[in-house]
Amino acid sequence: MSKENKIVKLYKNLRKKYGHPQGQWKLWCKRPKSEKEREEVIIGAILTQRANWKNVELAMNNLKKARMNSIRKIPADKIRLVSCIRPSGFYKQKGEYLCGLTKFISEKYGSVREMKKQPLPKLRRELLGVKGVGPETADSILLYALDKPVFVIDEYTRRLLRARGAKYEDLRNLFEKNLKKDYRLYQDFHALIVIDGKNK
DNA sequence: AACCAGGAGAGAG
DNA sequence: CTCTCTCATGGT
Repeated sequence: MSKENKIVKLYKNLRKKYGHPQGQWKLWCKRPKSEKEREEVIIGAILTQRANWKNVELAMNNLKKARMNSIRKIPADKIRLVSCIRPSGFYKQKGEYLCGLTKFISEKYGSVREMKKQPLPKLRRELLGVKGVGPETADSILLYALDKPVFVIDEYTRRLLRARGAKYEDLRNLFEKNLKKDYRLYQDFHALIVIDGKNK
């Protein structure tokens, strides 16, 4: 059996088992997204780093109540920002990361809408240069906020493939090489992998 | 009550 | 390049 069949088959099995991604994924897999929703996904990508999703929701709700759930408002009041995101853990670090990332987007592109027009490789390179944005976070932003066809690799993907030691880029290539270059497929597939991982 | 959740940076070897 | 340590809260 070729590897292509294996990856595609995996998707079909997960799809049969879980259907369309639900719960927390309703926003992340939503198509199309509004500008505001894209901004929330970008903020969420930082907040979910090594954090329980429940705690991320608490942090996000605090941001909404404070009306700070936007790229423009995040860097405006760092003290308030940090107190809002406290439930997601690592709050001082994440506060810095969020300010740096949102400033980068505002200063470089002005809006997510403009940023989205840029080519994928360029955006990926730039995002990886932002402090606090590693491969998984960069790719989550590219895929879920900017509709770019990049496959996100995380701990669940490694567990599922039993490839704990494998390099990030190697796994990413494995998926991208064997799938149609379609961000909608990548969004749903990755979401299903996480859903399945949590299910165990 | 210990253990862990969708990472990333910094430092050491 | 490959470990190892650190950052921190809330849920089970």
